[in-house]
Amino acid sequence: MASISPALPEPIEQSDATRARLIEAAGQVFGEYGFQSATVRDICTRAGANVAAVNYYFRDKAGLYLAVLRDSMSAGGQPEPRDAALRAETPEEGLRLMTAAMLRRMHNSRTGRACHLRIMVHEMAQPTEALPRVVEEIIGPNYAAMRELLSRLLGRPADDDLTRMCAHSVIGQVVHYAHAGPVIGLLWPDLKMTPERLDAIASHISEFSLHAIKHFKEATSHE
Amino acid sequence: MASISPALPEPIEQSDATRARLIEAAGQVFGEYGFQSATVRDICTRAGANVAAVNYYFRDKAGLYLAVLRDSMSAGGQPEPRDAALRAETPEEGLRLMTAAMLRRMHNSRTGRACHLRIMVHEMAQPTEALPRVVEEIIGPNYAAMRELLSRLLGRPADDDLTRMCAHSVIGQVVHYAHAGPVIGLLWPDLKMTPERLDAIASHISEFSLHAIKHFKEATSHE
DNA sequence: GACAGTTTCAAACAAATGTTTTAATCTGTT
DNA sequence: AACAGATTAAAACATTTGTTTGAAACTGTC
Repeated sequence: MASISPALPEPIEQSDATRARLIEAAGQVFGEYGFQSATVRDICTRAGANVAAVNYYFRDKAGLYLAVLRDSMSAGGQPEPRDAALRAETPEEGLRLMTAAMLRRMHNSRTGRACHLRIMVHEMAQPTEALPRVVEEIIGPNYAAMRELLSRLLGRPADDDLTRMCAHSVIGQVVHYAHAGPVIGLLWPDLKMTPERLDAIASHISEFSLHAIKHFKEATSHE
Repeated sequence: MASISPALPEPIEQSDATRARLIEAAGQVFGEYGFQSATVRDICTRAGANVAAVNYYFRDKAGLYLAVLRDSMSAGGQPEPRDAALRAETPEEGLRLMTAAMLRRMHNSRTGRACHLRIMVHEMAQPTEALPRVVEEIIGPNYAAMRELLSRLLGRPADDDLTRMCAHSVIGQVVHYAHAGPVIGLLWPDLKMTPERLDAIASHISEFSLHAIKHFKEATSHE
């Protein structure tokens, strides 16, 4: 079985058409099937390339997977959710903006990022050797930014256990809609992830969380 | 590629030793690798059985998968989280008990249920044809019970959008610790899921949620 | 046009995978 | 002990899968 090499390849600046098509197609297939069950032949069929092209451009299947992740991590255009926090004048506003950005990011299929979310869902179910790097480069900084916001809201250090648990409470609400997508579809058939509904959910999560956090802040003040 | 037949097999009352060992081993392997990537040979090696035994007892790999799910769903011993709600004298208490039961269930490895949680994580990433049945028999009733509790707390119908979003906010916090286990381990290295820590997290989720819900209830009263 | 390097391709390769087949062995009943 | 049905096992089978190989085709430079 294919395994992941330990190092992410250096980004290559050239723009080969076949290479790009392979990365695009692989993003979709890895998003649908996860690394293990995705097949090189399916990817190449979608990319309109020969199966040997994967080895030519990426050395092996694992190299292609890492290239997809690398591409995903370095993609411009859409800012990171943590950037939203920087634009806010208050931590409450920061939390609202960040929550909305996270949720939108997870459901935004127009920029093709939805398939990368599905790759992450598969990565949770079946971690590859690339996970620590993804955590370090994407998940970790957003998590830290969330904890920083909560630290200011709670009046506690960012690595305090309560701050961390609150961070996971907020993040858990957001990622739940993405991770449990197939189940939620069955539990709540009327739910359509329109932009309006996304905004409503983001708003709900923010309010839910801010009021809970307000309570913890007040409880701390009374200690 | 193997695919899932549409119907769950009827539970068989006989207790064949080989059959039982296969179900046990398959639960582990499907939990580690998901349906697609789990191999019949790995399962049979762990069960101390010949590869043809899968076809003999379960017709095919998919039949074994369904038998594992069926076994999981009919397993006695541990009550459903929704049963906890029935023991409560107030809906607040019900929410606390149910939240704790859900969290414990997802992390309780002594009864072997942790592997079934991992099967569910894989099922989220890569739904099989068995998912609707699992939702109908396990996830759905617990979801309905949660919504019933929240309905009473919020003073709104159980299928109201706000009630549903609150239900997902609570459930999202709980399942997040299980689904994102590998990532959380990297983000929060000091976190050890001891029974004490589980109780602390359950308590946190309950309080976080109850205070948020209290706000929504009060906001409704002022309308 | 010649040449070198790059890209693409089809076939071959080796291994893995779920399933089928056949026969030996086991078990329970008479 | 004979018999029938159940269980187990190894080999075979057919297909799938990622990778390798060697050559054809392409591209850019002189």
